[in-house]
Amino acid sequence: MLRPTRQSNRDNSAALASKPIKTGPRVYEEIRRMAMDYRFKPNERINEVALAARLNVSRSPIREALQRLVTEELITFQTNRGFFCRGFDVDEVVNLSDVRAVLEERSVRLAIQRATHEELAALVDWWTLTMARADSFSSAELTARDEEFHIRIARLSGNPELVRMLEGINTRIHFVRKIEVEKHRRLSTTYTEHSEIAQAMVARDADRAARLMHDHIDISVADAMSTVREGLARIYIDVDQI
Amino acid sequence: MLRPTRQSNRDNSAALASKPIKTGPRVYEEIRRMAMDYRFKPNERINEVALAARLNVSRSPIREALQRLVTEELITFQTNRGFFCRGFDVDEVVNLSDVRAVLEERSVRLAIQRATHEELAALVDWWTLTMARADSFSSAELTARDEEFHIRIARLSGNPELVRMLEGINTRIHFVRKIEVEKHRRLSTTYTEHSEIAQAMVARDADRAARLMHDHIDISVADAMSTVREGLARIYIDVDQI
DNA sequence: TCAGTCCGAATTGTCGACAATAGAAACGGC
DNA sequence: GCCGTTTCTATTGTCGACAATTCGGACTGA
Repeated sequence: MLRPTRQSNRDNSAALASKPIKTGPRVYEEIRRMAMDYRFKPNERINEVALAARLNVSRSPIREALQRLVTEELITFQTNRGFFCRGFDVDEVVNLSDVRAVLEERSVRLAIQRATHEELAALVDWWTLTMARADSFSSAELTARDEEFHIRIARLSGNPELVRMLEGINTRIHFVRKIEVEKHRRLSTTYTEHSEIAQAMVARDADRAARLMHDHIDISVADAMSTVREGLARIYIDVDQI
Repeated sequence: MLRPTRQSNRDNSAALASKPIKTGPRVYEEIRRMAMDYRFKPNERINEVALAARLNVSRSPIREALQRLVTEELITFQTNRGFFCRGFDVDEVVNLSDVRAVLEERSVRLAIQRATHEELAALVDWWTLTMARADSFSSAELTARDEEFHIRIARLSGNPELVRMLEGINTRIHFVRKIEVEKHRRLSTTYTEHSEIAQAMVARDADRAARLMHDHIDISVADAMSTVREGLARIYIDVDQI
């Protein structure tokens, strides 16, 4: 019997996924998303053939994507044993927050040095607008806005490496951050901190802005523990994944 | 004609490379090293089949390794066009140094907070010993010691993420750092700065240690430019690669 | 001379096949 | 009944093949 041509295969997957993106990048993005959201259980072994079947591709693009995610610390790898989901523990969250605080402080200071008044004013306006619409956003959307706020500042720093590293951290703490956002929401805590930071930046008050930023990011170990605890519950309770 | 069995292939490569490591990791390490040392010319397109032939493996492990190096920023990738060597420019060096300075300051401060007296004393001793033997080291070895000094401090910080990020930066600036080491050597500049830093750490003088560290890392744009210039010359003159 | 177009060669993207390895299950001795 | 083997099965590591795409150069018509 003739093996099916490749083209027909392609059409199949396209019909199912309904995404016109080249499979390579698509697969990477998809797995990345799964890892970010802990769709794999912590430390769970990832079966390549199963994943390949799920995404309608062969193992090659899967493995390439996974390897890439390994250096992003979203996935773990052991020779001859395969790929595993990263763990999920408090220490990591705390350590990343510490690094993040330092990097974001630097971002703020550089941005104050280098950004124009218009750019900083635009930041304030954008966040004000975002806050006004906050209620209409889903938690996911709000989390994205939160991340964007920080990344915008990093961009204004003029140092792409700063942006890159913070983005790396963001993808790793995305899950806990989303939980934090929802916590805030439940408590009706408003995001005034972001506004204060942005305003201090417009006023070119570097020390104040840096301090605000630091306090904003710095989380107590207790808070981190409680958030991680909720995260674990969520990971192991939500079984609504096919 | 029968295609050669896989086993024979393996034996072949093993005989040539004389390394008993599993090919996957080996290939990764090898390419990584090449990228670190700019054995690929900046922005040069990397031919997968050629590289595969060179390392006596098929394209699969090559591509996996390359993908991994992409997220390490040692390699660039464009869909359907393949992999490229990263560029080599001053801005990147300057930006990385800026980030590095911040992270290393944090490392120093945390290490002073958390390391024991014995650990810090050991750091001083180790560097003193290293300095005593400095003349017997090759530039490569000396560069490795330099990197190790900083990584040791990061380890003492107790924050593995700090270590990881600094290691990432180190691999990217390895090439320029080696040139700097050689410059220092030509000028007979001794590495007293490291000793001073370590001593300040033993004395638990956080501010002084942090300031010393910052000044040690912070390079002027002019210096960076001159180093990059020399690096470029070296990349394009040394043709001693098969 | 130059821009555009077309063709052929080179290169990448993905696949299925199979060997090597790890993991699990059956087995047997104690 | 339990622990150490042995066998069998599931999974990973690597390969060669081939389609899809890009690249470079020849050709053409101004």
